[in-house]
Amino acid sequence: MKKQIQELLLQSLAVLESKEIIPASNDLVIKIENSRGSKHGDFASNIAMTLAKTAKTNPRQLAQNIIDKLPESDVLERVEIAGPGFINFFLKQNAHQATVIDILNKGHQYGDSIVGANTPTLIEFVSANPTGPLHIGHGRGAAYGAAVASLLKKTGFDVSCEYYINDAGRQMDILAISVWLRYLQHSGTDVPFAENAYQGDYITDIAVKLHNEHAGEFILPAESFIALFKEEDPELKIDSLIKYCIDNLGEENYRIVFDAGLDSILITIKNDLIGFGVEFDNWFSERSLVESNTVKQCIAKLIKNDWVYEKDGAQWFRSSKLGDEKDRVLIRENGQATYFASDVAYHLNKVERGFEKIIDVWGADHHGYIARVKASMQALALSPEKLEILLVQFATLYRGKEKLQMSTRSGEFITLKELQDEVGKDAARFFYIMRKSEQHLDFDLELAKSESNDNPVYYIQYAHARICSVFRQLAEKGIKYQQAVALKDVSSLNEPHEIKLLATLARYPDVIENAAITYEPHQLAYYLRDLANDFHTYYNANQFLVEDDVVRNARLTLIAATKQVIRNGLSLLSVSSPEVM
RNA sequence: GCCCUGGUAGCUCAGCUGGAUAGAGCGUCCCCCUCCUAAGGGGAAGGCCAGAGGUUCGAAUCCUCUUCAGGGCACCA
Repeated sequence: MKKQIQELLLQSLAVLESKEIIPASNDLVIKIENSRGSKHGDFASNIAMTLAKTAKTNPRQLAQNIIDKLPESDVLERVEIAGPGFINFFLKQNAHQATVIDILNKGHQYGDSIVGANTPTLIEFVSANPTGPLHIGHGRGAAYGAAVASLLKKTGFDVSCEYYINDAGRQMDILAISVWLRYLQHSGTDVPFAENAYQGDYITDIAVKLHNEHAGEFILPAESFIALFKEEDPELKIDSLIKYCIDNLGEENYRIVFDAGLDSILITIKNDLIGFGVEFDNWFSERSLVESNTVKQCIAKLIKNDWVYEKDGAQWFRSSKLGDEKDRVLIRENGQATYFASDVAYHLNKVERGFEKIIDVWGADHHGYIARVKASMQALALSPEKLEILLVQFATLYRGKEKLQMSTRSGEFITLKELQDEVGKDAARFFYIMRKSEQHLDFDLELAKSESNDNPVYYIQYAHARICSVFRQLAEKGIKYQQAVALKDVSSLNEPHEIKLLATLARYPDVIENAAITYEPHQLAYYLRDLANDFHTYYNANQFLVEDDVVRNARLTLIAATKQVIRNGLSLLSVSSPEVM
């Protein structure tokens, strides 16, 4: 509808340009907005006000000129000038009514758009280190990333979802050591546990399983390495344990212990995500980048173009030349590549796979990282503007007034699974995206669980269930309803609440498109709340199952359309649309 | 110190990227089931949009400064 009005305005302006009432311009942006109150019509444009200056005339006069040259249209009832020079458009009733037909014809495709033009798009999210189960903090990234991906798919982007597995760094070695120590303890070896290792019970579970499959194979005499525990610095202690373990267990055996931890945790993560309604097209291993020498090749490329220098035995990337605060280390003094080096290679790989739009969803604590990754892309001539980094603030969990704390190392945290078991997938998914992503989120468990109108998820779902209920009543009463027939006459939809509901339904495609291109799924959440509200209001004000066949049928098409849109919207957020509540 | 975020009703937050009287939910107060699910609806009260300048026809929105809150500034990931 907006596009139609835009087109009309464009034609009018073309006439005015030809008469030199306004100067010719080729980059004219015509903004049409949904009016807030109905007295300002259905749509409004401020075009006269923005053009008034260059046209050297006053806005109201110009608005009148524009209106005079507006072509005939069968959707417009009338057009008015208001305020300082707004042009308000009032739609004909049947233009409103037509949305019902549009929605029911398109069904689950209502709201789809092609703005994405099949752009190959990669969205990487969650990517939590596989050192433990996903917790509450990861949940937000998962819900947000998945919602953005769904929105982009709906708007015509060719989307691929990816999880980057950090299976190559020191954290993973610490995990391996954690498993190994628990394994020894389980085998009856008397060894202490390192305070910096992962404390969670899941480590023991993995160790027990490893023991069942490889009893005795990875035991080393405690007295041969017990001295390592005397080291005061916990970081140095764990590093020496890692080294000892690799040297004495042998690469091959160490790898078995390592993989036991990695594989087990990865399976848990995958299952938790599936349960949460989040699925990935690809699980990308960091180790694969190292083993395929991509990281080395990448650094070689940087060296060749003089982006790297040596200082204090380390290899530095000249990121400060490309907008970063300082230069960054690629290869440490000890010869190990940094996480950043892998990331440079990873982004090179993303571009080489042909993605035009590359989206990374990161925790807000990584924001200092943006400049260096963009710098690396620039150095490799990879057009950094392809990369879009979306930051997600952490969620703070509350149980009523009580704030719940957590930390991964100590093993004291609430897992995503536990959250889901407690509040359910629907509430969890919805609450996570309800707030703008860069905003801190207070997640109240009590509220998410409450089956009351405090809870927006139930409010929206209830609207859906109520509509289903109406159709059940219809069947019980033996009233005939055929959608195709009913759609032939919807001209009775003239009640104020009906017009309001129709207008909200008509907004849906705009909401989807805007939510997608701004990466703001919360817009959809708010919209659905509005829609549910309009429906509930209508429900209370008007009876649907009335005597008059034509009126009843028309109303039923309207609520069927409402049901369809609620369903479409909720499914994008992976929230169910229950038929009964 | 430098760099990000944010400050809007008592509370939690929107505000369509510069528009018309600033909007929801919760909480408070009043009203509505002989009627398709009251997990609902209607109404009232509640605001110096943190503060000060600036940009222009017009600012919660854009720019500068101040202030407060959270986060980030590794040869960790």
